[in-house]
Amino acid sequence: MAVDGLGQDICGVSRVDDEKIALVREQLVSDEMAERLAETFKVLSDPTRVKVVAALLQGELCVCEISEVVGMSQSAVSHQLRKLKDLRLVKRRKHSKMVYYSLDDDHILGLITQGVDHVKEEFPAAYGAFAMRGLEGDVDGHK
Amino acid sequence: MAVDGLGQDICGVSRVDDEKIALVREQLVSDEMAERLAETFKVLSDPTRVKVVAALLQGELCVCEISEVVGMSQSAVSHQLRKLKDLRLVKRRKHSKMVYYSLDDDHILGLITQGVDHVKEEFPAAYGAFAMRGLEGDVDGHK
DNA sequence: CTATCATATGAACGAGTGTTCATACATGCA
DNA sequence: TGCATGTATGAACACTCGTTCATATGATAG
Repeated sequence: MAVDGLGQDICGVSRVDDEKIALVREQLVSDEMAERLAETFKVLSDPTRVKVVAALLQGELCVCEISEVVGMSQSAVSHQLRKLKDLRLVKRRKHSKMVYYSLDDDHILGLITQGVDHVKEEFPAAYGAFAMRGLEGDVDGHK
Repeated sequence: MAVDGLGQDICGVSRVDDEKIALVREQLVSDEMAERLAETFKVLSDPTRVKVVAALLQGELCVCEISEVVGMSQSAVSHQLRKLKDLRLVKRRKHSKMVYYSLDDDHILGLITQGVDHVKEEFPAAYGAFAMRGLEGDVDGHK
């Protein structure tokens, strides 16, 4: 709606602003990409799902193993796994009665690693068991 | 609650499972870290905030510029900036009446980049303007 | 076929989220 | 001092989310 309304006086700084605003907007993520990015981050915005993903970082697990590891009901885990699968964070493999889940691609590790690095910068105390897994700084490159 | 209940027969595979479960849980992120990670991702789980962050990727902007760029009310933008600031994704600098926001650390770029790479893998069409900013693959290291 | 086990799914409830609207705060200018 | 402007914030509303509970599906064993 305001996409074409670049002519208003805003911010006192105006005059020059119109051009700046237009330029920034030009280089901005598309609406679609912003939506997809938000969806991707949203699926990692729940402590339970973070734990599930973190558990799968150590390798393939079946549903009941996951529910044991993260301490949640099988139903809850199944619901969450569905969301993780819909966003392609995890993939499934069936073998007899069991369904084994694993991470879908290696960007997931990158996402978690970046997140961990960020968290560590504000809460150095919150390292947790992640320190043992060599997960720190191996993506960011400035170790 | 189920943290100590490692003795049950689960998954048919049991027997050996107890040990596996215990091992995975040992290496798992702490509850606190999972919470912090989820908080961090949650702040990026909204298209509006993604756009704000993406805009700030191009440099410092004041509130009214941001609200112009992303096409939202000043109030809404202010509310969202507060959340971004609480989670240390952005920082503020006051100059006269204006408040200028910018990204707080460079992990933010890393997070967005990883997210973009992941999205591109499932939706190659959703590139958007990001392709122009040299944002692809420069953190992941496997270009 | 029937019973059992692993997993999936739908309904429903409480908790949380993002926006708008109104208003407060703060700075600069007359 | 008073007004205009940029920013922040509280209340309220519609909407979404994660869990639980009950039940369904699908596969294996007897």
